[in-house]
Amino acid sequence: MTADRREAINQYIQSRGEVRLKELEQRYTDVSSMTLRRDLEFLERQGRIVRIRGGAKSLAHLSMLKEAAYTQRQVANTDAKLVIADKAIRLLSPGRSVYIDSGTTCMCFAQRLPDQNLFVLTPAPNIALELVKNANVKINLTGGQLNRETLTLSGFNAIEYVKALNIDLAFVAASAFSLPNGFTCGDYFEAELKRLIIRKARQVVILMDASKLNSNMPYTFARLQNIYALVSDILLPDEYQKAARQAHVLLL
Amino acid sequence: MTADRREAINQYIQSRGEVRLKELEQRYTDVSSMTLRRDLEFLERQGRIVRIRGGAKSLAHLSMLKEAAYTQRQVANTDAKLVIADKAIRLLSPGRSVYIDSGTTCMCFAQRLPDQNLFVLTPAPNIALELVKNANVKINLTGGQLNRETLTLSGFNAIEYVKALNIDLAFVAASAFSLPNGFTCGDYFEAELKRLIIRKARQVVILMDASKLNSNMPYTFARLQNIYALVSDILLPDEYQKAARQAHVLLL
DNA sequence: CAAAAGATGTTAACAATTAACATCTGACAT
DNA sequence: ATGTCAGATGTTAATTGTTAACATCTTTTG
Repeated sequence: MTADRREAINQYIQSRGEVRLKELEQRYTDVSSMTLRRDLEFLERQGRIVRIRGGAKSLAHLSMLKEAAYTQRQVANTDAKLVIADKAIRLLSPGRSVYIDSGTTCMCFAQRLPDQNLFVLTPAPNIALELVKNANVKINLTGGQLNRETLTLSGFNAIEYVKALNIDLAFVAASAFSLPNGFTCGDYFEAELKRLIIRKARQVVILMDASKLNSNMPYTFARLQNIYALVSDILLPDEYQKAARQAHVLLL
Repeated sequence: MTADRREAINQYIQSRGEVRLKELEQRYTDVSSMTLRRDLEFLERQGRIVRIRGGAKSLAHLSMLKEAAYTQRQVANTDAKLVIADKAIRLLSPGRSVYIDSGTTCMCFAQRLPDQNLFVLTPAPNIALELVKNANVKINLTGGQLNRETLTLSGFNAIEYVKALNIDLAFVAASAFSLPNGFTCGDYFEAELKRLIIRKARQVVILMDASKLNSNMPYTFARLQNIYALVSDILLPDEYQKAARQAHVLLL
């Protein structure tokens, strides 16, 4: 069916960010390349992708790049972030009240979020906008002052809002982790918010790719014993596994 | 100078949304098309544009399209909104504390906002992200629940935040205006927020294109006598002008 | 001032896109 | 069942845009 194929192609582009016509030709040997071109043309008219020479790109992916350009940050380790996001998704269930932190890892997570009945609180306006496409998700932003580096809201208003809400499950990103200092980040106000979230949430899940291991940032916001699960892209080295076991932390 | 040309090309693309190589060739007759290609390549590497066959597109423009696609809304009356935005910009001065409402008119306004020392409060996450590029603007979001139709935050947290801040100048969008009912909008919570803003702000400026005249939405949030100025794309019909004069409203 | 790095121009080979037309397929009315 | 129609698909040639490689010019830097 035409519509199905187009949907599948769109999915593929959204998840990979980009596709070459060659790839599609290999994937869909039963239709001609002209048909695939027409599919891309169709999706472009829908405003879901942009065609580039030799293929097409996802708009969502492009806006992530745009943010990266603004914040002078590159989207590093995309594969790792996808792995983490997919593992973390499994911890969800419908009807929950969840907190989704800011950062590119959490953005990946948000993009993968199934469209089920959820209450979401986030301090990241870009993540909030990403979630608009999930019709069943109630989206709440903390409010506060926007840090243009991290695209994160923080400050007294954020704090007040979090205090007033109940969170089942908090997905929190960490900029760095080491055994002596625990989970750390680089902004005082963001650390303050994270600490509050971690105190208030029933279960805390840290999302962190392995490149953050054994490094430190100025502000500690959590230790192993404060969290429920730690989701990473690879199996952690032995010493970390041991520490996690001692602290009864689920490793994913 | 190379950098200047590239900057100019980028500006051009950002303002028009898209450019053909042909256009650039006509505009820059003193350099070869290969150089212009390389300029586009450069800008693409910076993540500011995407190259498409025969030219390039602005990322910012693409994300607007994306939003439009999500919200099923078309960006109508773009020209009118640009006229309004440019008129409204003149009311600004550095150091002010301003409120910028949600909606496409306000988005245009935000895109045109000069990069000067300003404190901005907005209930629109997309506008907040747009302002990230203005390094001198302090961006504050109200927080609250996100309405996925209007991309507007509202609710108790938004209200609390606004109560706590002082606003010099509020730029408020109106969905409809009629003499009997005044300025109206379609969402109860958004009307509530607008009313509060209008009470608290020192000066209130309504941004509204002429297509909204003589129509009504369920919730009235202001009357002519509550506002300082009304910015529209064209000269209003006589009866409105007369009413505005009586209420001492500046018409722009 | 010379060397190096960067920007620009020219060309030819290459690759992707378009347009036009032919063909197929499924839905629908008869 | 059959004819008809619209939309989807396939094929090809002509067009157009892109890349790569190299030569030349300009600017920066030691």
